[in-house]
Amino acid sequence: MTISVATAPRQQRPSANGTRDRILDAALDLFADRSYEGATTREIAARAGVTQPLLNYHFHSKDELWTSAVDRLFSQFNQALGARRDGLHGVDDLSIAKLMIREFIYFSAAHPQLHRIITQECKADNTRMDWLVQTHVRPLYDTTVSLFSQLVARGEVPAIAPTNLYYILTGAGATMFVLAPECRRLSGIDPMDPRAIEAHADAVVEILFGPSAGTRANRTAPKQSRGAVTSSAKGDS
Amino acid sequence: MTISVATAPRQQRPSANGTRDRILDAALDLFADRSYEGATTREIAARAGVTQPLLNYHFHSKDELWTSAVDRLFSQFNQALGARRDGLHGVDDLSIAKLMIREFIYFSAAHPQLHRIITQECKADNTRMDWLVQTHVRPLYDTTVSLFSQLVARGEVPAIAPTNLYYILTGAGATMFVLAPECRRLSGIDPMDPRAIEAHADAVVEILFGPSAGTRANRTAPKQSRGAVTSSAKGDS
DNA sequence: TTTCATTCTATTCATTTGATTAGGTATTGA
DNA sequence: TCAATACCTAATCAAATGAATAGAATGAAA
Repeated sequence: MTISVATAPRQQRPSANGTRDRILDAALDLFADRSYEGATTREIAARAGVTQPLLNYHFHSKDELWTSAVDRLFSQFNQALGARRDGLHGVDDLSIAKLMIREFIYFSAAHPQLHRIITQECKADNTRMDWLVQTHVRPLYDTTVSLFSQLVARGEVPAIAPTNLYYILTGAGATMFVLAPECRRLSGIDPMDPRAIEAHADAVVEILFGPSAGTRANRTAPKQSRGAVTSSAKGDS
Repeated sequence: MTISVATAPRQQRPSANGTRDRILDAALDLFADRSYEGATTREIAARAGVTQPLLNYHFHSKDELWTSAVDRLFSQFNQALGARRDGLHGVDDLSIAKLMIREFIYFSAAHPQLHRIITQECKADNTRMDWLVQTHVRPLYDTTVSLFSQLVARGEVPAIAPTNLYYILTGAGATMFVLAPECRRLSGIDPMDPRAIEAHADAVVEILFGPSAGTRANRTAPKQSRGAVTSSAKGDS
């Protein structure tokens, strides 16, 4: 009824979107590499190609910048898992579990920052960790535990407590990518190579579900979710 | 200077040894928790109960303090592995592998700093990581790969490439303890509880070597290597 | 005792850090 | 056109950080 006196907030400039995302990209990389305290706002700004005060313009503080970057990362992760799950109808739980594990491994390879950031914030008396666990990790854990509990109950997976299974799965799946620089030096293998990712997914699934479980029959093409997920990068005519 | 009579260098004061080790303890904890850049020398000093300039007296720089703390940690780790291995004569390789894995898990539970520090330093263009890999991780990796290659060749372990096996093993074994604060909140389980440690060792061994491989038959009493192992990494004479 | 190296603290310094301020530019809507 | 607003930079601040300096306390050796 009331006439639109409340003029809609002025549109964001097109350039701003790109900048915001570049800042979030740089922030996520540096937070994951150097930890929250170790990553300086100046270095983040430099990597994003902007000046340091701009970070405090788009985000009120370093803390909010961290939160925004982590939010976006988990959003991408849940989107990847959800997209995979949506493509499955009438598939048995065992196959679903295998495919979800593979999707987790693909994402961990493309975005090792996820596991790195969890690890770095995982220390006593850390408010960022409280937020991280409650907001993002908890639902993931609950879903995983619920799925595996059913499989264990049916004997399709070794009878191991769900929590142990959760950390065995996440640790086995993500560690090689989290420690990619080390892996390259130790073995000469580049874990980020698509074939190496596929081989690792095979290995983890085979170890968890027994031999011949990790063969190509259960594979799915890694979704190549590497690059910018954001709808930015619209062609600037 | 003249012949200097080679008077044996004056003995260290008794109190100094204790102080040095307290500093190393505090440094290791804080480096593992907050990363190299995030851990401040003042906070380390405070936790050790000394003033900050004392760190630069015992160690020339923050970097040398980090190196000394990591050196001592790996020395303790190798000592634990070696002590376990020395107690085994005429034992088959498969059993040795299981016991070494258990020892790794026990140590990871008592000293999650080891995996945490490796993870934190694992980033491109990092001289600390170069030193860490070459000095401490490389021999560990080579030994592990060599042992597992034999087991795989004999079909006693799933046919998985050694590098993948290495990261599956370390990730599955250490992650729950590295993420202990998270685990406590998610599951209510305290991973540092001795029974929880034992259960996790059982789980990892069972997953790697098949069912009934992780039963009590293959267990060894966790060496309770919690406290100060230090015959402290020999002060440079 | 005296000597003297070892151990430790108080003070200080030059940088770096996150954040703020003031100002400048450009796009939008009327 | 012309204000209003979104976007971005230069300059700066107070607090912190690693390191250096000077010097006190301690105890072993002469």
